[in-house]
Amino acid sequence: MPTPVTPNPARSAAHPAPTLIQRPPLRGPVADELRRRIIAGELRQGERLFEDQAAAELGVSRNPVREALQQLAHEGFVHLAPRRGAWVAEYSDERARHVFEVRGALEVLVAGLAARHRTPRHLGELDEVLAGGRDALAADRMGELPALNARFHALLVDAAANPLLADMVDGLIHQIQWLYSRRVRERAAWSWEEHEQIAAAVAAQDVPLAERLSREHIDKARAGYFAAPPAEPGRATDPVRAVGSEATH
Amino acid sequence: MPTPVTPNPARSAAHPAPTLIQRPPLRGPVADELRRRIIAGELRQGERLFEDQAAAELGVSRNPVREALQQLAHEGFVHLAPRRGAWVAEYSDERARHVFEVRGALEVLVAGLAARHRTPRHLGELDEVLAGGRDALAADRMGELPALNARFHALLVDAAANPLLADMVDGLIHQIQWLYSRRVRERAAWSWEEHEQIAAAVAAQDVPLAERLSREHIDKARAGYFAAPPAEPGRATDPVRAVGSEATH
DNA sequence: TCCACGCATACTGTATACAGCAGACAAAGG
DNA sequence: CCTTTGTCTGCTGTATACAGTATGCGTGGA
Repeated sequence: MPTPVTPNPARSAAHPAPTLIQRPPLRGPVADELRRRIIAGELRQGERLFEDQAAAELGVSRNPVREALQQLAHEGFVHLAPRRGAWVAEYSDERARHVFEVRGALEVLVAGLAARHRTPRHLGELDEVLAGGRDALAADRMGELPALNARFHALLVDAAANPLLADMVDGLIHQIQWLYSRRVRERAAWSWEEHEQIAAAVAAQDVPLAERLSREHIDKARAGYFAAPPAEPGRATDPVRAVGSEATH
Repeated sequence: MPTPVTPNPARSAAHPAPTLIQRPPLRGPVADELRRRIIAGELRQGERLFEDQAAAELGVSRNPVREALQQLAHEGFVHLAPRRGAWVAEYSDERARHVFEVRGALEVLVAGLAARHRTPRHLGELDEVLAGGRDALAADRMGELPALNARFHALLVDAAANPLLADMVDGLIHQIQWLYSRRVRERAAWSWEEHEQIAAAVAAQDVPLAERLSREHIDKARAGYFAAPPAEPGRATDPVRAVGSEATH
């Protein structure tokens, strides 16, 4: 059994598990691992998923796997057919369009709410991230941008102060990671200036401007996606960098 | 065991279940029933939910109940704490604000996409629904309006031609039903004219107008919600009419 | 009287067992 | 040769069994 999700005893003999450890239900780690494999291209679109096979492979029983599959189906990574089983979902340009449409609407909302509700703490952290991005750009350390990108957008979501919205955006981010993982990515550099402008609008609490800039930001990301050549089918363009990279533009 | 979800043999002896019956997984009916009880106020906010108790009551085992609870948690009806159990979620004005914020963004998107992608078939059905609404209003048969309301909004979602968006709106509708079920409802009549206007914009493929009208429509619904006096805590204002009524404004 | 600790209980999380549907293959009939 | 039907296998859906953790209460001490 390769890749056991959690060595089931979960705590080494030494300490009697100070209640703080709070081992999370296996469905979480299992879903994370399956999602990772799908995004990384280790599981290809259309590929059949068997409950007991995955269970054996991850060293758990079928129950957590079933629950994880249902979550992944809700997130759009997996297709479930009652009494027939589970498949890795098929991505397509049409599906990408749908994702970008919804994400556009939600990100505009995020920007507007962030402009309304941001606190000094958010502004401080935004400044930090933006400075980090400027430095990375100046020093040509492009490898740091994806993580900073993610932090920037996560900060806005946090500032928006709407947990329901946060959940939805979160679910979409995974899917966009998946989509981007099979396209060439090249927006990292010139999208940073857009972040600076959005942050300024948020700081100024200029709601319409923040919404407009966010809309344009997403529109450009979408355009970049559809302009990029598709990667090898079934394999991430670059298994190491691709996962969790440009997804958060 | 009151209210068995499905008498487990699922088919009476007579016919050998012509494959068309396609008995759906129990998690679906179970989730529907629990959701219904929550919306109807039979299960009160903050009330503890026990897996085996629900299982016994519905005549199924714990597994389908677990899966249903996870789905309901995702929909926002239930709060899950690992190893501690499930509670009926607590609604609050803050939560209502969050729901309306997200729904606003999504409905505006729906209206815009519907204006872009609507087909003659959609226009025909919209006309039907609108005519039905006019008739009901003229004849003072207000009881028919909620269903027509729901059909109207469902039609727009269908015309928007984005399954991902459809899923999200669907999830929100349940929650809004819940919210509305404990407020006095009185928007049925005068909101119908807004529907006519939105439909006209959709028919004319005037995207900005459809979006603007939709935004105003939702804003008024929200204002109406917060202006209305809260109902008895833990009980729907009117168990019969409340469920599935104004929710789709 | 109040607090701390330990025990008991009841519930969740996980594993396993069982039943039934669905697809595949093979054999028989047209 | 093609179609149809029967059987067989493998998987899902559901039920049940087991283990471990969280809470409540009781008891002991300060």
